[in-house]
Amino acid sequence: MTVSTLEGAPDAGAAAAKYVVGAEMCPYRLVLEHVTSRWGVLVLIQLLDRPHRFSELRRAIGRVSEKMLTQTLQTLERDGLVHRDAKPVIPPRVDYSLTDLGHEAARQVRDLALWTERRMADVERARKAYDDAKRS
Amino acid sequence: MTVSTLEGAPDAGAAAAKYVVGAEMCPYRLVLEHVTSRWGVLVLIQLLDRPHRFSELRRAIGRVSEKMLTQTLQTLERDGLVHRDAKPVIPPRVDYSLTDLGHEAARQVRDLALWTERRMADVERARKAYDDAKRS
DNA sequence: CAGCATCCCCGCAGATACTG
DNA sequence: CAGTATCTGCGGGGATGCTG
Repeated sequence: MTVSTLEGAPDAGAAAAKYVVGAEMCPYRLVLEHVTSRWGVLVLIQLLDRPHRFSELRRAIGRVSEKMLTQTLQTLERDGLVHRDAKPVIPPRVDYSLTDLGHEAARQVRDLALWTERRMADVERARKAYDDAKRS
Repeated sequence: MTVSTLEGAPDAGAAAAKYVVGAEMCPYRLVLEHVTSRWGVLVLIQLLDRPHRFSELRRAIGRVSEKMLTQTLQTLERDGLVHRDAKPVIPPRVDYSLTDLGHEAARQVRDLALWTERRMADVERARKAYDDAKRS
């Protein structure tokens, strides 16, 4: 994994290094923060299941405030990850779904979430070892 | 992607839904937050390249304070993702590297970062469309 | 029902100073 | 060099109230 090759090359390390170097708000980082944000993760994973109405999302996720859910959805919509379909009926009905782009992101985020779940036992073992070592 | 199947089944949706439902601090979420945290992401990606000393990491990442870097490294070490090798010399020398577990996490995080980079053009197009639609 | 506006608090992150 | 300890601010995020 060298740093010399340019982006477009099969070596992923180059782009990753470039990504790190430009840490002072390269746009990538911003999108990544949206995608990996506290509520962004949960929204994406939930929408991977099926489209949801606003209140459905709220219930499904659980402890999210209206404000943060709205904010998260707007950010993800603006980034082109989530599609908002507001139907002109009374009472209002708004459906949220993943765009193709959002679907790609959501799958990766879900995979990461599933990974943490699979590896949780290892993590807890490591924590115990760490804490025991400290206590001594 | 149903919610009925149990974990262990090939269907990933079940575990993902379970993950979302238990949003009030299931341990997975906590690990995921460590891994996807502002500096956690950058540390993992950087260490994927090669082991780094503390000050090397600091320079490589750029605008990170000592405090946050220390904090991030301690959290990742406690979770068993990063290995800390403190050599008993003067002046002190501490090398940080990825554990096997950390390597798995780092690769996924890097892939996500690379994805955001590849898809950046789409995101910016979406943003422009969104902003234009709003302005009207 | 979906979402905006406002107020407010506490906790994370930065800055600074000091130590082994 | 690789950290700790302490102070401070400011903004993320919750709670509440109101609108189309």
